[in-house]
Amino acid sequence: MKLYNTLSRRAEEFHPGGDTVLLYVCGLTPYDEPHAGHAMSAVVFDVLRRYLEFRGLSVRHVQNFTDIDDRIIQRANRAGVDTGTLVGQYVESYLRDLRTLNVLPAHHYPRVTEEVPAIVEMIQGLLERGYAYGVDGDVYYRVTRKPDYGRLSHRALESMVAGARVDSDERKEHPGDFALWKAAKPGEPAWPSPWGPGRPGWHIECSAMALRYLGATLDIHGGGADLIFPHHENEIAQSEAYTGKPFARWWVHNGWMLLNGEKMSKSLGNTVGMREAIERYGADAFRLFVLTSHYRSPLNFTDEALRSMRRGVQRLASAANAELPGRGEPFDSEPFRRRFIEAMDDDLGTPGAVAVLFELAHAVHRGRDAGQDVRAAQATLRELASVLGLALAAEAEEEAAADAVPFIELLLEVRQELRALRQFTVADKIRGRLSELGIAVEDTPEGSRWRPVRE
RNA sequence: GGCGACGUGGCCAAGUGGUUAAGGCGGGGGACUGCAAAUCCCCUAUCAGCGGUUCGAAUCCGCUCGUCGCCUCCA
Repeated sequence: MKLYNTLSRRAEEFHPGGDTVLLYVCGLTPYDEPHAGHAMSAVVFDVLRRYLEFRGLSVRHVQNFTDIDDRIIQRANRAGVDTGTLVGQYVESYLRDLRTLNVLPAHHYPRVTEEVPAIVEMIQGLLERGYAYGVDGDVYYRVTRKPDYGRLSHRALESMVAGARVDSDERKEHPGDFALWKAAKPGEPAWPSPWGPGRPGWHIECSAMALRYLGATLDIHGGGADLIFPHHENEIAQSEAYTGKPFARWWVHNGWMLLNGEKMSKSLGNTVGMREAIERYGADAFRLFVLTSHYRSPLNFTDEALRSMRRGVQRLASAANAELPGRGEPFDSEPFRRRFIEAMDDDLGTPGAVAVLFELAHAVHRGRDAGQDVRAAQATLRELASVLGLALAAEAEEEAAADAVPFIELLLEVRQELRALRQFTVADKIRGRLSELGIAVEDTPEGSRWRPVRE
């Protein structure tokens, strides 16, 4: 398959370096509830992983949590709890939401605070090799030491300095130098180190954890497009300075999520909670929303868009789950599978793949009407949908409050008798009232069916 | 100021040199139905504007207008 590489700014034919695809994805800093943008990123890399596995590759997936930083300390102080408590709460919330979203769990979720010795060791090595220097208990990376600094974000060191809007710390040799280790201020959580008590800087953790859990050279390093600079640029610098080997063969970045046309981010205060988004529209609808546009494009979160996805999911689910008799000529769904693969092979072309799913759903309905045996096509539809992580569950029993199911069925039974007696006014009233309560009733030749409808 | 992305039907969104310009949602008409719903059939775009390259451009180049992002914490 072809996969776009931020390093070369081109889609390149992807082959892992070894038997297993080594995938490292930058996770989040759990200082607040995760939002829909985090969910988007999770879905994108989940689909990448699922597709690689579908194509017969095994994948080792690591995603970190940056569980110590200024914002975490700030929030914890404000809330009057220790940082571990605060972090634990948001990590748990995020992992729970990932499960709801049907995101496959990573093989490891390392956390900075549990990797401090490995980080210290790495910083030590960088100091020894002359890539870092200490000042008053801080340690900085020396960006001028390696000539290729800036090759991921495609910018020259000089231009960064020229455009810098931040007051440069006078103690740094170069304004672009960044902290590997930060000396502890009074009252801050701190770990011992050869340079005194402190904590790791923002970028070093990923380098250390990637090295420890996946090795010196990753196949794919992923994250949001905003991480390209400075985070990923700095990771490359540190890692390659330390190991002398290429850090990642592919750099894959997902586009931003916008809310009503503006970047969704906590600092702008325009976020939609991950949980809220999933609960309001459903996991499948959210995933479909993400996958209907290309992963590198910005994605605009609007109520209208999400609602339309919810309808689309119903369409796919109805085709995938309809109980059909196995009679007639078998319908050949292989061309759909080929087109699905063709789309996905082209830099994870999920929009095209989704289109194939809808066409296959359509073909299932058509084939049924034409008296064909479409059960194999339904199986293909479910299989390909699952590559995109779409559950297409027969939601009826699952989602409605379990307690209500017997009553719904009782009402439908009564209604059926009324219809047999041609008491349509009352029968329609039952259907109408159930609809208002979020239960859609469909009469078919085989009897009445119902399903919950989100509002 | 530097770097980058984008502008396709009512909405969302593919396509990046030659196909009838995917697909979804919505809308209109029809079939089915007691009526609906679901489903099926039909209809619903010339690609921001201008100029250029080419036998041929939504697709390449230039300019204009507009939107967004990165350069600072951020998936």
